[in-house]
Amino acid sequence: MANPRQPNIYDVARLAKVSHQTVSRVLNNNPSIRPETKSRVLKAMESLGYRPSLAARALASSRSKMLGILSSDTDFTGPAAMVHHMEAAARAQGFFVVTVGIDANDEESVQSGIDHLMKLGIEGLALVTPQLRAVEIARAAVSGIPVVTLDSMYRMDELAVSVDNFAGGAAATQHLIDLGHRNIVHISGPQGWFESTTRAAGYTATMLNANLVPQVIDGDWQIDTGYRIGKKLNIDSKAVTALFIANDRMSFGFMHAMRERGIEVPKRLSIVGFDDLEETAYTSPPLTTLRQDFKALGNRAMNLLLSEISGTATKKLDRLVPELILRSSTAAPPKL
Amino acid sequence: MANPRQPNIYDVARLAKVSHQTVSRVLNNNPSIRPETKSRVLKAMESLGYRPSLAARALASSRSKMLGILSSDTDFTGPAAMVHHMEAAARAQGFFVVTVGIDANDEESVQSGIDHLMKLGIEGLALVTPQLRAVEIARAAVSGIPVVTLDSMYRMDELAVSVDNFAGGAAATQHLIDLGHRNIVHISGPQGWFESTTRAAGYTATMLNANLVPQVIDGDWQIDTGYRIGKKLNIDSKAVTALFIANDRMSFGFMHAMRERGIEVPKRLSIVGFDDLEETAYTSPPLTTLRQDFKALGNRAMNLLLSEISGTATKKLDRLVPELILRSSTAAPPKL
DNA sequence: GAGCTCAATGTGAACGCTAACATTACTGCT
DNA sequence: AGCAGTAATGTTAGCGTTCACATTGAGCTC
Repeated sequence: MANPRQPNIYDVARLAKVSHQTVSRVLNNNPSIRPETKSRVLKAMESLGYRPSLAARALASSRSKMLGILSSDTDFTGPAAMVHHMEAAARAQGFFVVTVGIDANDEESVQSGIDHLMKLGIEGLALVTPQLRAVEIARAAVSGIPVVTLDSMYRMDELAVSVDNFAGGAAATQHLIDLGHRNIVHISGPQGWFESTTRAAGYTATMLNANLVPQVIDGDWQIDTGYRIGKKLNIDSKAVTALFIANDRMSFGFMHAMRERGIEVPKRLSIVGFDDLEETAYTSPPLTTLRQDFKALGNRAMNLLLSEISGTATKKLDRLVPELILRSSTAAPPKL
Repeated sequence: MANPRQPNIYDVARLAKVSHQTVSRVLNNNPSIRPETKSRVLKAMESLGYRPSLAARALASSRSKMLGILSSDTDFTGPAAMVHHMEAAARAQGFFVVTVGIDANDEESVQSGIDHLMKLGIEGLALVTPQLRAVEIARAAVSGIPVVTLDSMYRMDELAVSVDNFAGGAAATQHLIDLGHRNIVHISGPQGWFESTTRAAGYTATMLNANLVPQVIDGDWQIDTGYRIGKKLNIDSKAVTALFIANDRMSFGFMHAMRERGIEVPKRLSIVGFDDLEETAYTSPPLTTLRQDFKALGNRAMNLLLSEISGTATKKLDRLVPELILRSSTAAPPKL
C-alpha cells in the first residue's frame, strides 16, 4: 500500500469540509466554534486516525508543553517518589516531563544537564537537587522560565516547596526531651544541603530553648556512615542517652552497630530518624521517625510550577509539616 | 530593549556570510564542509548565542530525538536506578527521555501512558514494567518504533535485557543445598511477573535436580507480606530449615517476624534474598542475597534500543548473571 | 432597508529547520 | 585548452501547526 503519511489538519479539514484553521480551533478548544461544526471535525479526526504533531505546534506557538526535572540522587526513594508524582501531575495537564539525572557535586554535570533541557525548549523546570550549590548554578543558568525548587533553599521571590525541616528537627528533639533525655546528640546530613542545615537548626534551637547543650556530629546521609559513627561513638549514659539522626538510612547503619556492640535500643539509647522509609517499620527495633509525604510534595511542586506557567499563580512558597511517627526506638533514659 | 528574538540559522548565516544550508550542515556535522567555513560558522553561532530549535528540526526531519520509558513501580530502588542509567546513556547520545509512570495493573493506565508518549513522536520505547500483562498491552499499542523490554518476557524477535533470574534462583537454592539443607521453602513474587516465575523456576528445577521437594508460598514483593508470612509460618526443623525469598524487601519483613518470634537466623533458619539493596548489608543479621547490577541493565537496554534505532543493531537479547553475595543469614541446618 | 455589530469561519504568512536538487569552482586528465 | 568529475556551497520548497487579519452572514436598531 502507498506510504500512509500521517494525516494533518488539512486532511481533516477537507474531510470535514471546513478550513484548516477551524480544525486548529477545535484542537485548541476555541469557544467560538459551533458545536455542530466541532463534532463534524472530531468525527473526521477520528476516522482518519489523526494525531496532532507536537513538533509543529511547538514550532508555531513556541510553547513546547515540555517541562524539565533536574534530579540528583534519583535512586533514592524520596526523590524518586517526588519525581514520579510530579510527572503524573504534569501529564494530567497535558505536559511532558523530561527528567535528567545529574551529579550535583559536579558543576559540569549540573551545567550540561541544564543545557540539555534548555535545548528542548522547556517551559518550566523543577529542581530536585537539595545541594545548595547545585540549585545556585541551575538558577543562574536558566532564564526566562519559571523554576521550582524542591526541598532546598528558597527566597521569597522564587517558587519552592519543601518539608518544614526545622519543625521536624524540633519535633524530634522535643520528643526526646519530653521523655526525659538531657544528653541528646544529633547526627546531621552533609554540609551544603538545605535539609541538613535546617534539621540541625531545629534541633539546636530546641536544645537551647530547653537549656541543653547541642552536640552535632557531621554525617552524610549514607547508611555506612551511620554504621561507622555507631561503631566508635562513646556511649556513656552521662555523655549520651539519645540521638536524633538526620535520616533513616544513617539510622539503619547506626542501629546495626548498636546490635553488634550489644547496646540495647531503646533501653540504653533512644533513636529518632527522619523520612519514614518503608523499611523503617521493620528494623530491629522499629524506628521512631518523621514522615515526609513525598507524593504531596511532588504534587504541590508541580502545581505551583504549572500555575506559574499559566499565569494563575497565587503564591510562591509551600511548606509541609512532617509527622512524628512513634515506634519502639524511643523510651525514657536509663536511670543513673 | 527590543524583544531579543532567538536567533535562527538565517541570522547565523548572515553573520558568517554563508547560506543557511551551510549552517545546517555545520549543525549536523556534515563532512563536506571546509574546516575554515565551519569554524567561521561556529564563531557566528557563539557570538549570537544561537540555539537550534528542536521543534523545527523534528518537524522538518521527522526525527524527534525523543525516547519514552514506561515504568511501573518507579519508587523502588531497582527500577529507579535502571531508569536513571538509561537516561544518562540516552543523553550521552543526544537523545531526550520522557519517563511515564503507570499503574501496570490498570490497563487504562498503561494505554494512556503509551498514548501520551506516542503523541510526542518518540523514536523508541523502553518498558520497565515487569508485569507480563502490561508488556503485552504496551507492545500491542505501539507500532513502527523499536521497543526494548527490561526484566520481562522476551521472544527471540524482540529487544530485551534482563537478569538471568533462572540462574539466580538456581544459585540461591544450590547454595542452601550445599550447606546441607533439605527442606527449603521458596517465597515467590506475585503471579504475572516475569521475575517471579523465572526465579521460582530456577528454584524448582534445582530442588528437583537434587531429589528434593519444592514448596512455594506465593508472595507479592511487599515487605509487609514477608512479615505476615513470617508470623504464621510453621517453623519446625523437619518442615523447613531454609528459605529462598524472591526479593530483599520481603526478606526484611520476614526476618523482622523471626526476631519477634525469637527464631534465630541463621542458627535455626537460613535465608537467601534477591536484589542486594543497600540496606541489605545492615539488617540483623546481614542478608545473603543475589546482586542485580541495575546500572549495567539500564545501560545495556538503552544501547540496544539506540543501536536498533540507528540500524546498527547486531543482537536482540542480553542477559546478565546475578552474583551471589554471601553474608551471615545462611549457615548449615540445625542438627536434628 | 441601510448600517452596524458580532459570531463563525476563512486566508495567507510565519515558525526554524532539513531535503532535494542546483550551481559554482576547483582539480586533473588528455 | 577543453572537459569531466568532485568538493563545497547555494536555492527553493515543504514539514504541520498557530497567528493575525480578512471575510461572510445573520440579527438588531432606527
